[in-house]
Amino acid sequence: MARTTAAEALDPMLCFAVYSVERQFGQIYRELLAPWKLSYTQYLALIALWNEETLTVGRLGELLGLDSGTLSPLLKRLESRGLVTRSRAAADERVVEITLTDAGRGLSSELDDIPACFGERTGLSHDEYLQLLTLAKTLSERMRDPSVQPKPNHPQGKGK
Amino acid sequence: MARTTAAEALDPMLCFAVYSVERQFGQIYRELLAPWKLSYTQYLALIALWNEETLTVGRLGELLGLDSGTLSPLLKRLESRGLVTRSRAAADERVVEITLTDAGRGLSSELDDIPACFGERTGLSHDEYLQLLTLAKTLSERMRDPSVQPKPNHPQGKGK
DNA sequence: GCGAATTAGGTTGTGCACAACTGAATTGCG
DNA sequence: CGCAATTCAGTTGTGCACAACCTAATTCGC
Repeated sequence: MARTTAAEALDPMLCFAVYSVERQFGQIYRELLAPWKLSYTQYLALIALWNEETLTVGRLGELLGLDSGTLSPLLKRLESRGLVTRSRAAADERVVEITLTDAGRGLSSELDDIPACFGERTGLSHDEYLQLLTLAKTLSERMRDPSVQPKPNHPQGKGK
Repeated sequence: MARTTAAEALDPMLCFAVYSVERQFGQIYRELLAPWKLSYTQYLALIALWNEETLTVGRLGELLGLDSGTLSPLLKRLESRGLVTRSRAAADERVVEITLTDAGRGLSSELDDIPACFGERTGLSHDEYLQLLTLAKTLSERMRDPSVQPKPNHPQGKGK
């Protein structure tokens, strides 16, 4: 292989490109959401709740693809700020139901032009937007599908 | 706006799609790199070093888009595992030079089919790969460009 | 009904990402 | 030269992501 620079080595890597874009998206959301002191993940949880009003921790985890280790502390923070309430379901005490408070519901209208601000910041054309969204969703679903097998991934120490 | 479910609300969001894909990419790398106990970010740092041999902390941060708050502890962990050395530059004592050890260099050949394994796991066609890479890079560069202005982003509390 | 297996959520520990700050070294301006 | 501004890396503190583990509640087989 011809000698390359570090920049050239990273350049063709799809995962690095996606990783970089994701962090930049995160940065934009951080700035847009700063006035409300919300993280991007907290914002996602609120979006889910604005559309369902009440969700269990498990259901929210399914929607966002996050586990209880991430959601439990996040939801406690939202609760401590009075945006949601958490309570064990009467029918099944293992289940915790997350419900919006009036304050949490109220944020919906305050934040409803965040997506437009975000779109402006990315400068994507409608075509680019659709293309990227389609690819990302296709990929996301394909990877979630267990038909592509994990494969044994132990070290092989093969030479070049 | 018509009533939607939480799933419908999240579905059209580009940022959520990208965020989900990035986390799934991370998951794949976590599994692929587990035998070597390397994180994805550590792997990226090593890729950069395999192509440059020696880099300063600042230069590495530029390449990966990371700051010293992320890199300092990461590089210390790599150092403690004997994969790199860190030393103040004689010419400018503020600068820390990161250099591969033989062990760090040796990982290059061991890990050189990680990209192929990754490609297999994503199941992307060559066209999809190129399309996504192109879009991600375009977007990444466009967002890095300060010509798209930050805009004042204080709360506006506008109604729906 | 009772005990094993399962399920839901929480806890702990590690590492990344980033803001804000610190301190030392260097540069530049007078 | 001498000191202010800048630069580089490191530190601290917060929050997310995830693995591994824990406990309580429920379900299922018998």
